[in-house]
Amino acid sequence: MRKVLSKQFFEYPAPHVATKLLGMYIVRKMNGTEIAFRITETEAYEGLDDLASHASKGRTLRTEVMFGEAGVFYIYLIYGLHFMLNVVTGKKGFPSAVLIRSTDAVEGPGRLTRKLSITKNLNGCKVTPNTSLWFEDRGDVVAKQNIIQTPRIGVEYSGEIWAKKPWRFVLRK
DNA sequence: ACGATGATGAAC
DNA sequence: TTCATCATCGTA
Repeated sequence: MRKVLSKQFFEYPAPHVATKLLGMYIVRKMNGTEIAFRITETEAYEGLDDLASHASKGRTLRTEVMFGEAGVFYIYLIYGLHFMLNVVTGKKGFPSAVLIRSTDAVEGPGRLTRKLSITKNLNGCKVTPNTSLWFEDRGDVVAKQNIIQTPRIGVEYSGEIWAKKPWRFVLRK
């Protein structure tokens, strides 16, 4: 079974989409060949109030895509070195996104984008095979008890409430 | 443990 | 226009 995830899949709150993406596959087509990795770790960033989210700064050139339609990539450079891959979720006008942190084959958000040659030029592009980067449901079943929830990584600065939100989701090995 | 390395947003 | 701050990684 190979079903390409369409826009509707992402039209839900980020924490929901983040859990549903576990066990799905990220597929990348590069110079003719496809590679697919099973997603094992995600994080949700949800709303203007979420001080860990870039969107808490409001609508800016950088955060604009987070306020747009679901099913669009939000990609940015962090620490001057690593590109982070996110997918916009939820309703238009409400800023939310899911960060893809790890897969079976490649762990770490920066390593993943390097491995898949993902850079800022995909920022704002739709999640579809036309973009050469998309997601597939390959029929893997994920039991709820195999999903571990923890606070998000690297957001200590965001204060008591937001730093502790259990919006990181990890698939047990 | 720490330095690399550049875009972003906020202050001056 | 300058400055501190980063949703990290590799080497030590």
